[in-house]
Amino acid sequence: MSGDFADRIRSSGKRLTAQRELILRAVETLGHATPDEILAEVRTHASAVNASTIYRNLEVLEELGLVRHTHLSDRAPTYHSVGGHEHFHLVCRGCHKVTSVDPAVMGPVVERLRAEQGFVPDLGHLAMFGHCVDCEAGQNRQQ
Amino acid sequence: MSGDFADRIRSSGKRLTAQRELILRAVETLGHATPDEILAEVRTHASAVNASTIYRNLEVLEELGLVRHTHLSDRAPTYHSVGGHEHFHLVCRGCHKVTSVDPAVMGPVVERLRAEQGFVPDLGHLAMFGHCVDCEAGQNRQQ
DNA sequence: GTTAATGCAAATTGTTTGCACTTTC
DNA sequence: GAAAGTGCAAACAATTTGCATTAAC
Repeated sequence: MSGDFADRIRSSGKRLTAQRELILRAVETLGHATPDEILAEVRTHASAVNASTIYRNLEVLEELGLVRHTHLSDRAPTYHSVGGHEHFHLVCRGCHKVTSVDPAVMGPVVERLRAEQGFVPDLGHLAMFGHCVDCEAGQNRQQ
Repeated sequence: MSGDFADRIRSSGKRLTAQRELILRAVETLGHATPDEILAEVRTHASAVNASTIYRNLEVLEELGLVRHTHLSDRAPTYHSVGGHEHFHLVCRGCHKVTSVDPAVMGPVVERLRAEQGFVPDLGHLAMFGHCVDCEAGQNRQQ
């Protein structure tokens, strides 16, 4: 089960530590979480883990392709595990609901950007802000 | 010339101050600029302007629809004036080049998101990260 | 003259860094 | 036991806040 993970880590010359494993598990458990939330979750399993360890490990885990981050608010970034399927995000400014969308939806745009701008987007990092139907109507409007 | 601006401000119950005008001008001059860069630019015209005044006014100017902000890096946001044409941004992770793109390119996607997700994106806030042709090749790869 | 806006200093939030100590390999 | 990783405290960057003073209307 965590064999893949262990191999993935070691084959990169990095080491397998308890904290590293806990942090990856926390990201998997939480879905989309900020470093702060990840710290809190990790601390429910092991007490003394430091914030800087969270930051350093999120960077490592992202380098290894095990987690990704995106910006779902103007505040801290959120990390999620790379559980096979890539996705991008819709964020409603009214109710703050976050929806994951299949990147295939962006197919035609990706083609045009490549052709016209010579640009290949990283959809896994993408967050589109806007309003969902409920909030579009007006009741929940915030920003 | 700044009559529009003056009316726009006053009709909202806000007041027209020298700082407010300087900040809007700075945003117009700079294109895409962080609060810090805006502060520096303002200070070339008037010495004592405070950082908190920059933040407070950017918020006001954005409420009034005179400027917009987007996130072109993992650091500070950048503000640009709403000079008629809405656009979204492509940011190359290799060379950090920023390209403005006509929102019409996203037409088909906007349609699908509305139909399938009931979601209306705010394209003016959108920044897509990825790699431009030159950096895609490999030489400039960073992240 | 009332109320909004500014300046200033201090507080907050999120993140990074240097360094001694600990752990993994 | 060498090198990577951790904890801790301090530094840092970006932003926000409280409050007295100033300026716009």
